Amino acid sequence: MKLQEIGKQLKERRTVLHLQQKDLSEMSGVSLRTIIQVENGVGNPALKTLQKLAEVLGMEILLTIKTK
Amino acid sequence: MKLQEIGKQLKERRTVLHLQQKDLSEMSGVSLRTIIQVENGVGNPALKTLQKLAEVLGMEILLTIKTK
DNA sequence: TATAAAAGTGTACTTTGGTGCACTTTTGTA
DNA sequence: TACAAAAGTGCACCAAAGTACACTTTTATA
Repeated sequence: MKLQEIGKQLKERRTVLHLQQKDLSEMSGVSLRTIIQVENGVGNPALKTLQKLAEVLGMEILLTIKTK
Repeated sequence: MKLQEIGKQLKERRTVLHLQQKDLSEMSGVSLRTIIQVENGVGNPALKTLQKLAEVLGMEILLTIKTK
């Protein structure tokens, strides 16, 4: 998955959980600024940043062998 | 997955493909130094760094909803 | 067990991710 | 359509990721 897709997934999951960016920021310890950037597919987030967000959202980062 | 697991997976996949760290470095454009760090679960790699390595190894980074 | 290849480390440097603050733009809805 | 909440941006700073180079340690195996 590209960053754009990852950002989209995070955003979708956040809204499904009825969380605002600010809520996610407080719960994850990641700044609002960074959350906006990641959700919009901008930049090059560190693994730990993605993991903090994923954790709060009940998601996880995986590394798998490409099948198709 | 934690960085340690990701590193372990990358290393295992690399060896299965009979690649040396140096080969992976040249093929991915990621420095040997960084590859060593990631494989050993040290640091906090940027998403793009992981994606470059995954790409060469026929792998991919995924963000999924945690099931268990 | 000698030794060459592979893997890993110390140092120092450049680039860039993460951040806060103040501000602007967009969104939803009364 | 007015207006408040939510989302997004410009700027500047600091910490840390990625890097090269020279070096050391580990590993395989002849």
